[in-house]
Amino acid sequence: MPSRSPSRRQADNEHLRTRRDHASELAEDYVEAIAEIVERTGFCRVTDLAERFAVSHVSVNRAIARLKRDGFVEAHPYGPVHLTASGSRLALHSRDRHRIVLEFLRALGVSEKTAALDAEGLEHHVSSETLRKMKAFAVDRATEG
Amino acid sequence: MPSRSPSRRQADNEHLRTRRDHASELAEDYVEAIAEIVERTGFCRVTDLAERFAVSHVSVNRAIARLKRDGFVEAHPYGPVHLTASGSRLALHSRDRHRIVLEFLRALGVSEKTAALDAEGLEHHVSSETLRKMKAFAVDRATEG
DNA sequence: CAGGAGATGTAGCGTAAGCTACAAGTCTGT
DNA sequence: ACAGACTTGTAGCTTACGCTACATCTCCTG
Repeated sequence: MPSRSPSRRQADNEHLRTRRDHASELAEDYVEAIAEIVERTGFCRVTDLAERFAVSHVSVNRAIARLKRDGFVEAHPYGPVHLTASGSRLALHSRDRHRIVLEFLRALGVSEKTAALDAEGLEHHVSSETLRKMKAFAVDRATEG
Repeated sequence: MPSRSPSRRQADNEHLRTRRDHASELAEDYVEAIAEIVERTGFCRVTDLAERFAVSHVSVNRAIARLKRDGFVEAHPYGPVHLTASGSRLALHSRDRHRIVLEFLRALGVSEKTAALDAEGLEHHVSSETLRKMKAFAVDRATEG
């Protein structure tokens, strides 16, 4: 086994954050979707979410169980899914983020289709500082150009 | 159970892509790290990666097993980790992406620290179209302001 | 050249997220 | 009011990615 001089360090927390982000990503996607579906159709069923995310209803069930455990939703067997106060807050927050990132990408000149796709992936990994910059940029472009 | 008029659709592929992205994220992070460590110190050991990502050496082992299975690295018991041609290509590609995103965030006016943190999370979710726009923007800012 | 320190490997566990197949509930139309 | 369609729930499997504890290997040093 090779060995080496002074074992350099680089204990970066970036990856720690990335891991944490992943844990909450799904929760955010779900509450956002639930809010949107309820708004559009009056209530949200398991099947609606399964369709939305293109996964089986089983995966949705388990996700909902976690969301319930974490206090974001309320749901009873064979009943529709409701957001709790905490879940609603998270949904609003997520939707805001999503919109800002989307607007930003458009302002950057990215095509509508790609902007929609990328926003989905990016929204969970943007810090509030960067989000502010993105918002400023989007507004700037909107008022100027 | 509530029912509803015409069951609306929205089978979006965004989440499908996000899922796919996640699958390759770790691979990209690893090959990028391996390339960097080899470049800096001559070879890359399991411990180096464990330190880098702040995970146990066991997690690194398993990740390496997957990378090996997928043809990105070569490694023999108790020996250092090498990138294959395919792994090197992926590493270069990832590093490019990373750099562009980082430069872009700096150009956007994000603080150095946040830019480094966010680049880590964002790099895996940026399409090539958006990446081109980011690159153009960064270059623009660099030459103008 | 023998030990011990440090690196690596293995066993076994946990959670998250996906699946299929099957069971059970609910709703709607006749 | 009941049959069939649709929805929801449950059992049990898979893979990825974390972990601790313990075993083994390597390398350096006395």
